Amino acid sequence: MSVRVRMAPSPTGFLHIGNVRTALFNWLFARHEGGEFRLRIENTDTSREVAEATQQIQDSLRWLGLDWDGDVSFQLDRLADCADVARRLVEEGKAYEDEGAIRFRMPDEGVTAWEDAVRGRIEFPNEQLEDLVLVRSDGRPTYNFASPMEDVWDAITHVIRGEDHISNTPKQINLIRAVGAEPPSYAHVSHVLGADGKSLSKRHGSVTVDEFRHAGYYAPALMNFLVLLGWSYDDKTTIMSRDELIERFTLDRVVPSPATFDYEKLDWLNGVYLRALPAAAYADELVRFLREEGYGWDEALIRRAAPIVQEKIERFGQFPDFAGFLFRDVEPDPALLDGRGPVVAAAHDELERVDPFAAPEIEAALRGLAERLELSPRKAFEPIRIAVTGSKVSPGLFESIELLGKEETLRRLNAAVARSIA
RNA sequence: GGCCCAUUCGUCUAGUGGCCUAGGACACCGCCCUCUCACGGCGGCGGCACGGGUUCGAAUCCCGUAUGGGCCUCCA
Repeated sequence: MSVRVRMAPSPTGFLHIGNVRTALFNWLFARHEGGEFRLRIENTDTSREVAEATQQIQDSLRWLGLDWDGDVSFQLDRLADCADVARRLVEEGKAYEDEGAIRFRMPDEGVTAWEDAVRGRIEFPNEQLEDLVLVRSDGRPTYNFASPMEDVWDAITHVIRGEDHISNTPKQINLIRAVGAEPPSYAHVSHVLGADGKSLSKRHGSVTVDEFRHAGYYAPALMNFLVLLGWSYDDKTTIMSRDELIERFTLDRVVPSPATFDYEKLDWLNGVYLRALPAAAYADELVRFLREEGYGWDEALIRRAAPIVQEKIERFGQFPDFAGFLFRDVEPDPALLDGRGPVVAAAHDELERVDPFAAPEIEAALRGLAERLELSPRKAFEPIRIAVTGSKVSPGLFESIELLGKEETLRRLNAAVARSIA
């Protein structure tokens, strides 16, 4: 039988990164097995639904590259079916009315157990199981009724979800058996913890996919990072493409213990991905990012700047700070220029004569200048860098000056000389 | 409180009884490269939560303790 899994988020907020990782595991499992990955919105509770969230969930999954099969389904659409099942269970004596609600009778003795794909055998004493409310007194089915029923109707073969659902599982298994169906396989993955060691959730440390997008992370890198939170291929492989992940992902290599989200490592991994991008693709991604973030900067210049920042920044979000001097004027800190007026002035005179105004020629001129002034390149270039880029940290000086152009470079040099005196 | 889950370097992990004087990666520290910042190269620091068993032998199996997390909603 072909595999079918689902991601079933509630539309009560934006998709946070822990849920996204669960979605990723589902998706990888489905693609690895050649099965289906479905998206289902668990909107039993209309009052809390945030319409925007439904859209947001889909946008986030798509951005990350997680495509689902078939149409998105909504739990609300199966209200009538749930009511039918509940009625039948009452008729069969398996459920009963309780102050207007309908409760499912749990067995009193023995244990309910299952072989969890990531945790091994888990069993609950049945005496611990409370009779499950299927239908509220207002007639709406509860999540713990609707969700397993939908898994049955959708012929879900593997339920891969967060460990917070472990204690719901025995109830759902009993329910599913009561309606004459066979429970799916279960895999309960651990939570993702924030830097404070607490589970990431909507209420706590919530980080949405959107935030990563706006911070300039590259989706394939984020995917690679996320899968490593609780899964590994072997003892030394870190970088894996989407296709490699699909080929290699198996549930038996998912670890049961919770993982802490580490931004340092994400940043490093993102940098690895960005550096590995072909120049043209890097420029495309950079332009797209800046446009999305509302920067109206000249595209041709962005593309020319791309190669000089590619090795230097690990997130596109760092570009405005790092290379913004190419697109807007700078205001160097006079304190950094103190006493360096003469060097900057000399650089101005030197660069005025450079032709063609290209990096190699600029470099030769500036190095010659440093030599004549008997300054180390490091010493000589610092004030020039500050004058031209407004910062002590920048892309390569010579390339930066070339991109800025002769006229603007000379103007900034002059302005800096004036500042250093003031 | 009850039930359930988890516990290897600061972090992510490899490890399924001998290959482990525990391997890799990020971070950190040092050196090299160098126009700054990065990149890259080399080296270093650092861990099996604790206590009992089982076994010729335990990070690996069992029990207990501790710690962390989850659930105990007519929330999802």
